[in-house]
Amino acid sequence: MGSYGPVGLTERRQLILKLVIQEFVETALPVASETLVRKYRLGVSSATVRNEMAALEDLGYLTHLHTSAGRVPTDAGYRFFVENLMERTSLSLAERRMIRHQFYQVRGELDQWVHLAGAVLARTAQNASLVTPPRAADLLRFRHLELVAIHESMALLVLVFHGGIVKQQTLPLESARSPEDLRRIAARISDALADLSLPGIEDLLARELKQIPATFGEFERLVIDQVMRAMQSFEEQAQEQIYSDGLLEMLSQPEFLPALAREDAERAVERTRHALEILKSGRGLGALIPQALASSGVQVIIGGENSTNEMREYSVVLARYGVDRAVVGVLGVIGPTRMAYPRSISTVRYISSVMSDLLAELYNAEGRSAEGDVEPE
Amino acid sequence: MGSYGPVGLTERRQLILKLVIQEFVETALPVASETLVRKYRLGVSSATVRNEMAALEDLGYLTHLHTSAGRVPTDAGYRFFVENLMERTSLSLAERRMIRHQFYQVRGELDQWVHLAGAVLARTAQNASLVTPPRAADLLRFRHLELVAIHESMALLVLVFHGGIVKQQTLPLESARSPEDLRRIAARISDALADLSLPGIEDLLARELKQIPATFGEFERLVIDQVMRAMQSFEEQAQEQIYSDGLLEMLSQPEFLPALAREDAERAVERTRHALEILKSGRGLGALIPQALASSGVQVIIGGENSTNEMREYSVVLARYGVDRAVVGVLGVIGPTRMAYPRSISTVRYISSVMSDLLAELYNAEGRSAEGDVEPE
DNA sequence: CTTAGCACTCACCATGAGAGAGTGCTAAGA
DNA sequence: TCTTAGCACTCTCTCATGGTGAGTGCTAAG
Repeated sequence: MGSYGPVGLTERRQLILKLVIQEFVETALPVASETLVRKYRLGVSSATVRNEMAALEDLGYLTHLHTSAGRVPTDAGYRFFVENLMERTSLSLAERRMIRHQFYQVRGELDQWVHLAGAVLARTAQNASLVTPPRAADLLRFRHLELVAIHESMALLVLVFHGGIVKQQTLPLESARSPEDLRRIAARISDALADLSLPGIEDLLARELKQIPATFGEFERLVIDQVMRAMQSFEEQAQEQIYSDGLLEMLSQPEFLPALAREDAERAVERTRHALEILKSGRGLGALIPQALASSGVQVIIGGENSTNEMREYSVVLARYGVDRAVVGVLGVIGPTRMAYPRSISTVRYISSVMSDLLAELYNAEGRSAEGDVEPE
Repeated sequence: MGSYGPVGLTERRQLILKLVIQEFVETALPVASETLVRKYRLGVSSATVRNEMAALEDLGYLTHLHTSAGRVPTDAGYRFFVENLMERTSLSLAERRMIRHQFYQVRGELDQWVHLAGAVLARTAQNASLVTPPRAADLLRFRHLELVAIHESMALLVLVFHGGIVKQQTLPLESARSPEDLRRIAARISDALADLSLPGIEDLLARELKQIPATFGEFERLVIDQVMRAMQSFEEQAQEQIYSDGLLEMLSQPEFLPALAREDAERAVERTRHALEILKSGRGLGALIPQALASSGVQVIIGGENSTNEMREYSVVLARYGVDRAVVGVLGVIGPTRMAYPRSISTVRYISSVMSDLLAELYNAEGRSAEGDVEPE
């Protein structure tokens, strides 16, 4: 017998598995033994390759749809590929430059970052992307508020939290107040609540209730109420908020184009609807976020490894981004299991590092992102 | 000859055209003469109906795809229907209540309105929706700014314009500044620029240049620069920014489901891609916005009436919303020409009135929306 | 262990027949 | 002059059929 690889697969079988996957990822067509021999000059006959393929099938790494069709990787096959066979690549310098440049152009507008990340991920990986806005790593902590008059009976409440998170809300004024008045109120509340988390504010209010000469007037209490409600809803929404883009890119994959895949066209339509529903509702995606937040590095979830059955045909490549112990978010790529994993992974890794840098800069000068492509400049 | 309708069509022909359209809108299937007679107890034979249909076809209101297929309305047919045949309906009280309630729940968060309007439009009209954020009716006019420290070397610049339009941006600080310092600077700039439009600010700066003892320091100039840039980009982006939702609802229409429409499934896929591209890129939609802004009331653009060929198969129902001479936006429904026009129109009309009321409230107490369903409460 | 050879399987495609839906026309009736 | 029964005609849709080609699985020889 020949030499065995790290997990009991001969070198040759590993090579063949790798080639099958590469070929299938590229063409989306089941790959035939003959094709491999011809295209990669394997130096053995197609019969030999067929035997090896049969063995790989017994091991669970390949299948075919019917007897006389070429081979297709299984989820386990992809998993083995990602773990052992894949070459770790990086985006080209030109691509990285371009991406950085795009982020540079919107450096002032924090809420644009999420959109941009989604768009760039999608275009670079040619699949759908998903990005959660940065949220406080542990509990959201209040920093500062400002009251800005919009007109006589309406003010804008701007809330700034640690980590550069900003929320704004309109606030009706039952009686007209001068700008100085608003400013003074804002300053007082800001001082009182500074650096507190939601439970901290609740404590404060509880104590305040016992004082006879109340620290806060009626209006102040109203504002604080709004602050608490905003923090509450932010904590609640944080998990569910998933921005997604690149639907069009994903739908350009042959899986969704009946002309290329020799399948029933109805399947393609159904799949399209299905993909849309997943991306819109976030069902099946939500569960991935906490998991990704908890672990560092790029995570790959392949097909049936997903917790929900809905995602059986999709793979997800995820990474956390942000500043440890401050603000963090998740971004990633989603697409059919037949995905260019090396490229998706390096894209996700790189964009995560860019976002992390940006946030670090915003949050404060210290603390660079945990991981990221080293970028010679 | 029988009595003639307003435009030279006998009553009966008008009735038949109306029924054909209603039937086709409901079933998405070409309608046969026999079907009409049976379903609507017309009291004449199918042959008579066939003759009338042939006449309507000569007049350009109907077609068929091939000799032995039922009739289908043309764009002109829909146009005549919308103009003369359709009964003007309103949303039910229950629906209106529900919609108002939903808006009430996000009353504080201005940026949610656009999203909510998109979602409600889509769900109510069962088609895709499009909404532009409110923009200043003429030139954007500055009202107020605020500088909020995020940390030592970073501030948040909050810009408030007339009409409750708010923009925010981060601003790096080259040297640390105290909150009081920032506040003073913000107040000075706010006073100086109050109520000015972009050209007004430019004038001001030009005058300022001639003064030897400069009014503004270096940092102030930087901030003003940011303000101008923000106003500039806002004016530029305003036309292009189209939020859209309800893709899924639209794709539930039989046009996109090969199983129901007895058509080649490939068509459905192509159409889906096409719809996606239109909604994502806004190509073909952008041209409609200025037009809708210029006119009042609900506008209906049917199929080939669209300026771009891309939109040949879609109809758009649009209305302006907002407070006249202050802030205005556009919202509407887009879907296949086979659309429930009465429902789409009343939905668009109603939501436009709700949004107008909300904006009026925000902008100032005076001035209700130009049009809107009268709502007994 | 490799490989040539070959039978076998299965999707794919074109063809054709049959059914059904619906129209257009004609001629008779009101 | 309008209506309508009757019927031929058209076109789509569906199903069955057979041929083709790609690709495998197996066997037996090297």
